[in-house]
Amino acid sequence: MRVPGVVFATRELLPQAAGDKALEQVANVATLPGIVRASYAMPDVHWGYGFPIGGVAATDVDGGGVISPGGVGFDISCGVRLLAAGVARDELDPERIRRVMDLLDRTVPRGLGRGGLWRLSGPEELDDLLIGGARYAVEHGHGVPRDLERCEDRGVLDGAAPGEVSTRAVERGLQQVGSLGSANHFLEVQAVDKVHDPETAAAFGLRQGQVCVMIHCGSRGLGHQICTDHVRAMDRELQRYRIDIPDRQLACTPVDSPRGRAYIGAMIAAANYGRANRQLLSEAARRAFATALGVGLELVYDVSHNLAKLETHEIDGVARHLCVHRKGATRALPPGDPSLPADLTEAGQPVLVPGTMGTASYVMVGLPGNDAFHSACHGAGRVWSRHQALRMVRGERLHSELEARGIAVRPASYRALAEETPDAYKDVDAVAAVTEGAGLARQVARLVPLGVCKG
DNA sequence: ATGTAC
Repeated sequence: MRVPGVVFATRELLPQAAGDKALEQVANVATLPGIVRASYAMPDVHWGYGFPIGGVAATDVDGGGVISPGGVGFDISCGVRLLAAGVARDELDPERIRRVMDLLDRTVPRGLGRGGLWRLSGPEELDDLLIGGARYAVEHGHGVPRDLERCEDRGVLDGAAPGEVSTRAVERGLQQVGSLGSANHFLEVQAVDKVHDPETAAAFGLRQGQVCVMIHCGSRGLGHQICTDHVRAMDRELQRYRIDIPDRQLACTPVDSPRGRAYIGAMIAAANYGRANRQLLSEAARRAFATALGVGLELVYDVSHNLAKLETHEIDGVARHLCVHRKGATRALPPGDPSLPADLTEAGQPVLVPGTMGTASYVMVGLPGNDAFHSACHGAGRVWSRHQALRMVRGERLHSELEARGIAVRPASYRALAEETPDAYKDVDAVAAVTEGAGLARQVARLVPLGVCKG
């Protein structure tokens, strides 16, 4: 290990299933060339591909630091978007919630494969979207300019290289703009159940009882294919760069190399695709809310939790150019950060933490003094594998249990629903509390689900 | 996460 491994957790939140490799992965990441400060794990850490999910690692770009696709994840730019509805929970009876959920059920594309909301004209237009991200979507009528003000990076990262995206990735991506996908992805109707910090909540446009929409999805088959392509290419070139790693899933290459630049260009293209995807899904939610309830949805924030970003941080008193990998970890900018939108500068960055369909989700806010390169948790974190969840739970039964608790569930499939049983996850309330206790971010509001449109 | 395998 070149640096320590630092895990923010209580004993209860530590991965402890027999054979779980998450902590070993924290140590493996600490061996990467150019890593600085520490290999970090957030309280929701669990076993992933190469890097743990919930892992944060920064490498020194000018000191031979590497970039690793496994430190970003297969679902490049997977992230969360929160919208605030112009209606309160006590204004909606169960019948009106059913009505909007039925409409979402019919209009939100989801599940493995399947088409998306936006049929692009062809590869040329996809290239434009990979370069323009959510901004491209808004320019083509999918949303309003204010949406972009509330997106990380204003909805688009510079530096996309569509030429580094394989034709196979393009083929997969063409049909899926505006689709949730499956597994833990969802579109939920939620209500603010508790406000921990009224002043910050107000700055975010949230108040007690407020109905919200939370969208969790990523870059679908396009991001997955880019990850697959570039892991393979880096794996073949490890010896050329004399990189010695304890796990081939950590395949990596210097950031400042042709292969590193190629991956970053493709990764940014996928990031922009993921942002456009969430923008399209927001518009579907807006149509459903307008039709069923006659109310609008204002964007609170949109943030990725699977991404590597080139950022400047001070290391031992010197400003360094770093490649910060956040895999299942949310950037959490503190108040005053210049890259925040003007109306959030005083409050800090909203940190969106989706829980499970039967429990809570959190809105947190970034804090000063976060040594993990301004990063925080991204969710509850799995404790059961999907396979184990399927052995323990039947989707039909879970569906009726959630409905009996007043949560309207619209699943893509019962199998996928069972895999996502709340029992398969850590206690999100504990994850949020420990994230705050560790000084990574502060709790602002707790949200509970009213309806779940499940991928 | 994922047309759940080149």
